[in-house]
Amino acid sequence: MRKIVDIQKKLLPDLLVVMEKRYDILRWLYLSGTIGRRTLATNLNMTERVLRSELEVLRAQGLLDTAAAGMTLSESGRQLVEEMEPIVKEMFGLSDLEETVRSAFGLKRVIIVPGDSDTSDHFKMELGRAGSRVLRDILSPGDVVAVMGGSTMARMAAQFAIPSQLKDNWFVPARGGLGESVDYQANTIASELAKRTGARYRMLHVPDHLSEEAYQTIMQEPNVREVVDMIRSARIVVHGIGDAETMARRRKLVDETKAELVKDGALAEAFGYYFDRNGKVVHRMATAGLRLEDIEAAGMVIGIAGGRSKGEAIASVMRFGHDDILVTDEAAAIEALRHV
Amino acid sequence: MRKIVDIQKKLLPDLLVVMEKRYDILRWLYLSGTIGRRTLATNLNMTERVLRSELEVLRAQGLLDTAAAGMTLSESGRQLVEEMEPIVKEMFGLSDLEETVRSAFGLKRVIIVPGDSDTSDHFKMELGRAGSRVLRDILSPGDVVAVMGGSTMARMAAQFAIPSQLKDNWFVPARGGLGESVDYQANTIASELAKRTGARYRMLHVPDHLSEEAYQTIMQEPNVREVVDMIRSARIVVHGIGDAETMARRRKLVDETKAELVKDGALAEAFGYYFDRNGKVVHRMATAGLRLEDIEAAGMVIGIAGGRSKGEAIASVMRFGHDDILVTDEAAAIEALRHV
DNA sequence: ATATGGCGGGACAATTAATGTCCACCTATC
DNA sequence: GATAGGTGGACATTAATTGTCCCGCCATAT
Repeated sequence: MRKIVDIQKKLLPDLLVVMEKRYDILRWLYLSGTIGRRTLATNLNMTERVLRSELEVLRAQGLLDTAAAGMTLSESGRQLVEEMEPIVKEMFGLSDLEETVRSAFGLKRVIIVPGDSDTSDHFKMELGRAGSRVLRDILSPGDVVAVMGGSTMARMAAQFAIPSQLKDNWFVPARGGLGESVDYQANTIASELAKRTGARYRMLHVPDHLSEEAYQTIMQEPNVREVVDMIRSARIVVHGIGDAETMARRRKLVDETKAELVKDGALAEAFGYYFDRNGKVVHRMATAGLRLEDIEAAGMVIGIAGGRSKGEAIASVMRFGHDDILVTDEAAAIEALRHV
Repeated sequence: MRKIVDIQKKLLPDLLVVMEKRYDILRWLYLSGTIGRRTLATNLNMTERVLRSELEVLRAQGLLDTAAAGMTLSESGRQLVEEMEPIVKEMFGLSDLEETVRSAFGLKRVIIVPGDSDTSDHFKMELGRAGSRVLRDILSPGDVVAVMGGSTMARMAAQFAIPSQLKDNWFVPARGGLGESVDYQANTIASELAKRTGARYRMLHVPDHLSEEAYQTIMQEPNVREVVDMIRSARIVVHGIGDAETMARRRKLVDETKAELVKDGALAEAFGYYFDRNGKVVHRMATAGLRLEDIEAAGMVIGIAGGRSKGEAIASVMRFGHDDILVTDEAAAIEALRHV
């Protein structure tokens, strides 16, 4: 059954909202017994006319009976509601979890995909797809998007698909180069996104970690300066979330710094910063890329991460409090809630 | 899985066509490899713009990739098509059978519901619902509808549901009263339909079987005459189909007539007439209701009958050749095809 | 090397559908 | 018999869909 639901989600994403709308109507009728059109419209937060069109469909299907005193579910309508319960749960079941997570961390929006990214690549792909959909939906003409690196971000970029070309958007890497695989570089991801959408991109050919001296020198370069200015003015920031230890290893931090991080209780990494369990930044450094103040100033910060093992790190970064949207999976969401 | 499909058919009847459309597109792409928009539009019999809107959705879902040489299914699109095969079969699987029956009997349209009416009342209900839907769809303002009696017709009437009131339609009984339960009288059914739709109706208070003498007398009555004229001018005729023996018993025909029917090879009954295996009328009589010539002249004749046991009778009446639409069930359809 | 046919994507007027809003009239209930 | 709340009809306004053309691009055949 799950399969058919998944297929429909892919094939008819625009129609799922209709389904939900109709189900809501039936469900309300199921609970209210007889009720009038206007009352129903108020309760369901619809305008009268829209509700009416839906009611006409439902009536034509013989799911509801109309009398002068109001409308009632017909026998087959009642039956349908009862049979639908588990299916709706399957289809929209994560919405409850989404709402719980959203309010727990005070976010604007939470998207949860089914599964656990730790267990299968399939779920990682789905996470990427979900992330790309979110980004697509909030993208407005003229937006500059700063993207971080990482495998999740790379998958997001690979799954990005839009109905029509973007013309006046920019994708920029949020930070400089890291000693990692080229596929996971922020630079690579920015260019991939731009290529897939017809948007433009800039690259930041600068190492992420700089001495203060080198930083000052390189910022003198006009073309670096220009890109950095654009990065810092990004309206949208998209980033992954890692656990501190893994990231420290990947970044090839010296043992000394690692020990310091452990001492400070660093748990999570995001935007190149390390966070402790309370979402406090425990390690920061000079960077040519996005600084914390730019993140705070950005209009829309989107975090993407999944897998049970990342739950705690996600909770930590969310407590930092500057994310607007979180895209995660079921397992990570549940785990994150344990660390609120 | 069948359940979820059934539910969707009830809840989202208008959206199934969209689903089919999108599946067709994907399937064609699947088979063609790379293909252009215009070529695709021609093949699928869609206009370019409509196809394009759908393609945009599919592309946004990451189901297809676009290049300068044309469009191709993406990996996940390919996967989707393969996974959908059985589901589509489930959803639209009877369409093939419908087409086979349609062309076998030279009908305008055939609707087949799943199941076998002989085995469960549930399927009889579904048959009625399907019939009522067909009638609703072909009903135009001003139409006069002549309905026959019978249990199938009664169920059809009971399931009739429309989005908005009919104002200038008439429902009339196709024939006079039979010695049967009042619920199954044509009169009852016509009035039920009218009540459910806000349309008007007339009754024919005349026994179905009349001596020539009585016939002449009663037709002198102006109000009978008026109703009969309306009946005979009906644009739409809806009728059930029975097997000859059962109907002869119900009609309380004298043994002599029964024997004659057997001798003539009467197999099926419809519109009050008896048909042999070749669809030839083997028994006719004076009636105040619809005569054969009226049926031949009617714009739209709809037959509704289901159940394996009725298969042969259905085939016989269809060979008579004046039906336009047949509404039946899976079992009856298969059986009917064996007697083409 | 070059011509050409078919490609996707952009644009836009015309048409069709959806929507908000009012009102007439009906029916239970107090 | 008044009243509140119901349905169904009507319609101007707004939004979406649709048919149609055209442009520049690329792959292929010449």
